[in-house]
Amino acid sequence: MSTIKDVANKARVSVATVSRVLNDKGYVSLDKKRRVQQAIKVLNYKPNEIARSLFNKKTDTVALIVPDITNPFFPELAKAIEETLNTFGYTLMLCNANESPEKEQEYLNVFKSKHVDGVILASDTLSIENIKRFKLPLVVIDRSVRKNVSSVFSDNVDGARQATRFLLKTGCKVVAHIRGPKHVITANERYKGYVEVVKPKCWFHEDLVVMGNYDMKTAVSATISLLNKFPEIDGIFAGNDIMGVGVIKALHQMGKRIPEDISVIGFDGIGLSEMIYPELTTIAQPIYKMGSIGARMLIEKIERETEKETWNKLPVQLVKRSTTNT
Amino acid sequence: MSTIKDVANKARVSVATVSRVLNDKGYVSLDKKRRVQQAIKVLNYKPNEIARSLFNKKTDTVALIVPDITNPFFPELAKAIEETLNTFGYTLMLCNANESPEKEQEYLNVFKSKHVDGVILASDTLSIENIKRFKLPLVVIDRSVRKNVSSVFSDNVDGARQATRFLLKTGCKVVAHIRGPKHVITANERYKGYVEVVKPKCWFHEDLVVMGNYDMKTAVSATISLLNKFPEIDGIFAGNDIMGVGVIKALHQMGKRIPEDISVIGFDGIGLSEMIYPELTTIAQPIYKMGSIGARMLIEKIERETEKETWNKLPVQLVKRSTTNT
DNA sequence: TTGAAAGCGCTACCAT
DNA sequence: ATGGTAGCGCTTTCAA
Repeated sequence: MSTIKDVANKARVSVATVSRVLNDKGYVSLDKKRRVQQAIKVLNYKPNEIARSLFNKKTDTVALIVPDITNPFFPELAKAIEETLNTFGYTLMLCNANESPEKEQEYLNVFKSKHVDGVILASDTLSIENIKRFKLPLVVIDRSVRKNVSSVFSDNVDGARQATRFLLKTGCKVVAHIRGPKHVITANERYKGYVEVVKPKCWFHEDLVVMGNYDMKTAVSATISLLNKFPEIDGIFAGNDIMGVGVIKALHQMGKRIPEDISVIGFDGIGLSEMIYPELTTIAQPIYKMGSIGARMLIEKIERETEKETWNKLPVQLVKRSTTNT
Repeated sequence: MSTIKDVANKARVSVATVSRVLNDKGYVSLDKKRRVQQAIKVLNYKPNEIARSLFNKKTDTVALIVPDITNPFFPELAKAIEETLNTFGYTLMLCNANESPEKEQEYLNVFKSKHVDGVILASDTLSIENIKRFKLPLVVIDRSVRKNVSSVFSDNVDGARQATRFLLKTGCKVVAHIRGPKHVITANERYKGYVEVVKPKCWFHEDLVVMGNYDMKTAVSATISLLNKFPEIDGIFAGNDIMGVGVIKALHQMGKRIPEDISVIGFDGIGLSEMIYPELTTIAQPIYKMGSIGARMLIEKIERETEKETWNKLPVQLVKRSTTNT
């Protein structure tokens, strides 16, 4: 690997001059400029970004922490973030915290030593206070929504209201909800939206809400126990699409027809929701947009060195498919 | 952010001494050692890995290039790789080439400048020759299998044979195959295994094989056109699980019963295959193992600085579920 | 317009 | 056992 020195030698100029043409900064005569460019080409020289970073205190890399890379929502989000970052000259370091606070903590330490320029957090095991101690430019996506950190997220409450109302409007008499974990904000918000709509109904009682873990397995068992206890249920609002898929699976197993016997609606709008049969009606988050906006917000923070925290609530959209009546 | 100098000052020793205790190298008296450790704690000092890398020529980072992060196979693989890497003190840079040769090329350039220690390649748009020019420690997983590069992959030919035979054994009379893209090696190998088994059959003809793109959409249309042309088909071997899901979807739409009318088998063993209904019978690759072995192989290469290329073919396993007869 | 040299934070060599 | 210092590859002052 050739260095700036090699280039300088070959072009018979000083390293300072090479640096100048590299960064297009300061004066350099056309003649020397050409000689340098020539030498660079001949030697196939590429600046050592490590050395550059040491001086500049900038690595042009950004880290993204996701809670579970295996949940299709996050790859979709990651893709958007990565693409946006790339167009601005950053590269992404994708980290899977695997729902473990220790790992998340450990990552933050690594980021600090490796001097990543900023981090996007889609995980939620650590408190924001804890993370802010690291003094890294930060934006939070989706899960953790706190007033005092830049964040982008969708309107979960409204989405849940829409979902529940839609079920009711299309003929459901008794709508249950399989909610996500207590410690996940989006789960709480979606629950809130659901309750708002059903609370006034005479048929509503708290046992129509059951806990899931935002994964398929728990949704299957939740569905089964729900229907065994309350056979009158004819609509289920799943806290996310993965659980929606679980509900469908359970319903199939139980021999229920969808949507004739029971309607199902999910939340997220991940690709999976249209892969299955019947295609899942869902509340679609603008996943790509969330990622792309989040990335831009972070870059803004990094480059403007601003402390200003901004807040971005995105609208969601009902996508009618085949697990609900028309 | 405090530096080694700050620590040295606070502990009233030289930076050399601090470096020694940091790396546990060379002699240092117990007294000074304690003073240094104390200072480190007080200042909350973390070594600057950038500076370290500049000297060591080692970044403890490894890059993984996947063709499409949105295909669930790759997150599962990435997870395994990341976890393994982490236990050996490396961090992973996950890169989504998005099936684009340009992006893959661009990434390689970045890796070179950022001095990643090695790369794991699960993508296949670039030729190995092209990649080898970069002279980076490299191991290839899954897709590109070349004799002259360290690689880990599963026994696709055998898996395809097993899949096809199983369909036949469970009563299928005419088995079709929806294969993956021509330029993807695994697709060719699976095709080969299928052909080996069906070639001797009197009912076999080349039109029973149709092209898919390893995604759901193409599988749906492939299934429909296949069955319209050849209604006698009663078994479909899909080139991967995503396409298997597409087949199931198409079959549902066409009102076919699975497996009574038509049996389906996939390939990969991704989580998705058991999320859908009916659960997809498939040939499971040892995904986690592939990732973990690949990561180890790369680390071996990096740390031993060996040029030796090793080759690792892993066995696959038939997982009987509900899309096939018993 | 150009080059010499200091310095980014760290490691390792060479004295002592 | 300890410290001074050169040097990793680069950028940026400062002088010329």
